[in-house]
Amino acid sequence: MGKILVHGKTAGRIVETEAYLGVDDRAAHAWRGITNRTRLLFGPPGHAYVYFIYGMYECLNFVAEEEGKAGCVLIRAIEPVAGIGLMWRRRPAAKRVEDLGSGPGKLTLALGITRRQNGADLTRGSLHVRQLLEEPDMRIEVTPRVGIRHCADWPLRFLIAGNPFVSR
DNA sequence: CAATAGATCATCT
DNA sequence: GATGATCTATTGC
Repeated sequence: MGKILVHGKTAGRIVETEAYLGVDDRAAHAWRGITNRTRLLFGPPGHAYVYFIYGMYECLNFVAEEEGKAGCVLIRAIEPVAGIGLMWRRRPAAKRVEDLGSGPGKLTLALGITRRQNGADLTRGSLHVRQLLEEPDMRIEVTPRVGIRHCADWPLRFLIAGNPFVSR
């Protein structure tokens, strides 16, 4: 949370995330164990897991657990920081700056992230995360996750309190 | 404002 | 063959 997600000429501050656990979390893709799609989730941390959903959208996750153990973080919203003109072109439906990246499907569009980035190493390369030298103060709010059926009450959604760029 | 339908396909049963 | 970690446009109040 609060870190800068960079892809090419565009960048945004991560303001909302959700945690997906491993085989004990029925809402997680890794729940059923290793399949072609979920293999990455059981691999080393610090890599991107990008999946296609609802026949239309792609969602970006960071693999977050040590190798052999599944667990990841879904990036749910970003606050645009750089390359905002390009983001507008990639998100013609957006009416306000707040709409550019305020949802998991929106931010991948705004940042130009697709399944091509699946498996990308987030510590180097055109898709990576940066730490600000001085992080502004923020309070992190915790709520249940959005849009799932199983484990719907687990408090695993995190957002920066009061930030206008979180999803609706 | 809230509720809802439709778009559309990879993945797993 | 059904489902889904979503978004948008449209409807109705």
